[in-house]
Amino acid sequence: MFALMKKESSLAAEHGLKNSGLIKDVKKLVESYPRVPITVDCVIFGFDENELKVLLIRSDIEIFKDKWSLLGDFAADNEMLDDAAYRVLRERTGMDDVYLEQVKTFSRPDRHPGGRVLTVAYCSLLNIEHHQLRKMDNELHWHSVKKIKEMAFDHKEILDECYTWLQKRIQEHPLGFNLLPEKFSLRELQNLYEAILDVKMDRRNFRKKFFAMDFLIDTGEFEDDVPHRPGKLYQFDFYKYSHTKKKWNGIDF
Amino acid sequence: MFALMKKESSLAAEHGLKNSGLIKDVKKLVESYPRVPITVDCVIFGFDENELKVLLIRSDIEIFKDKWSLLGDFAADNEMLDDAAYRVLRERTGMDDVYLEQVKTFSRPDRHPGGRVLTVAYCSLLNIEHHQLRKMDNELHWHSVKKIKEMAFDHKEILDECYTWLQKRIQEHPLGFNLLPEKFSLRELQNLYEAILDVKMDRRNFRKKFFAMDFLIDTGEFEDDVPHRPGKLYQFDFYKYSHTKKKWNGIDF
DNA sequence: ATTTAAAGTGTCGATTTTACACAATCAATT
DNA sequence: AATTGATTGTGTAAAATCGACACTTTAAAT
Repeated sequence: MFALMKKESSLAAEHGLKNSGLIKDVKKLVESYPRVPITVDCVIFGFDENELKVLLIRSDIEIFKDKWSLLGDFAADNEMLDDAAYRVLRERTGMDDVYLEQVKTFSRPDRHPGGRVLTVAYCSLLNIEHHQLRKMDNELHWHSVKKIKEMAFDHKEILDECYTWLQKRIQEHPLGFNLLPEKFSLRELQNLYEAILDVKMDRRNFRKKFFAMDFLIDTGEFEDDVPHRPGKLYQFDFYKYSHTKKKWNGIDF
Repeated sequence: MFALMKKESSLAAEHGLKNSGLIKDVKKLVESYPRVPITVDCVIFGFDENELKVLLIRSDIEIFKDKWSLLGDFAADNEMLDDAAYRVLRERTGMDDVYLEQVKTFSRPDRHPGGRVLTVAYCSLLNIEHHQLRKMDNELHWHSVKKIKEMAFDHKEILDECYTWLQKRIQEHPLGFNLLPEKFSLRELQNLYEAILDVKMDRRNFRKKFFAMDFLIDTGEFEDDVPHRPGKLYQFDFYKYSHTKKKWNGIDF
């Protein structure tokens, strides 16, 4: 009916790894596997001037000259991929304790001109003002997500996937706060959601929704740099949120 | 403020790959990366006897003797991971055109006793009756997802993640149909959702919801093997669903 | 004092969700 | 042929949620 190709077993058999049907020498088994270079790539989102931004570096590869690239690195020996992604983040932004989540693994054999390289894409959200961009490193820039067109490697595809992922994710969990300063007005929060989702929302309904979620702490403080009536400043109650047992089934806009 | 470790660039520099700041020899660059064995593991779900099942194979590795394992294989040279996962599916079930989606990459350095092996987990949904389990292969079995406790490697963790993923996913998209026969009654459909989500639902409201979605084709046929009033049989309109432009924002149970 | 710009606030109608009960149908049994 | 058992199929009303909508308040700038 269909051909059976019991690759693993037959390969193991060829190498004489099996004995009475069971593989004993697992090291030898693993040595028989093909090996592939692995990198992580971080899609680092920030929010500034009412736009969603992504942190990119000018590619240092000649054929991608003048193209922009995500921040990545190869995974070191015995390094967890999450750790590798955190390392890249720390190295590039000086920030720790940043929201970071694995999104997807990209494996097109021709995605890297130097040969097959797998990459695991991570999405990161940070407050663009907290981070310490290395001033001397003028190869590192924040770009408007909407405007960026061409990128090195398959990084545009990765960015697109992560952006779509973020749009969906932000409607299920209150992640947006990671992009804002510790204290923020509801207008800033709404601008953030409107920018990411590319929609206009009703101010009153937006407020109702977030107050109903009950994760906003009224700081009693107000904006002080606006040329009009200042808005109240709130903090997000990360503690309460993370201890909320009930499953989060969607914020729904 | 923080130490800069420009790994990629400095490594490239060491190897003399850079010239006037730009890397020319990308092949050499990639050769300088550490390499890791990659596998794919398929979490193949089926639905039978009102239970969600997963297809497992008895581990052929001695230290995991008597443990069950997901179906996987290493990724061949220049093979896309999606293709590798499809290959595993085909080899093990004889099925093609099966729902398959990448879920997550697992990278704990000690997850494989033979040394570091990355694995990319895929979730697959299929009709347990369509597939051609190789009769001779009595190492392959369907297990109740709820009941399985111990597994080889970190496969229990992978299964758990994929099950959680499925619970969420099935509430956003009508994927459940992939687990059912081509023609099914609404009771079967409801049993499926109740089993996967582990909840009880109201029959009338459940029907309303699915009819409102408007993806059910009335076949005009009826169940014929039940000892009571037979229910109507429906088909899922995969075509209409896939051509539905509007974003699917959640089925909501 | 006036102007400007945004903050803050509540209601009502529409829609969606939930809870809930009884008649119809078929097979199996007597 | 009649009865029983099990499940299908169907509608409505109350409750909750969503979405549209406008005016007053506040502070800074002029």
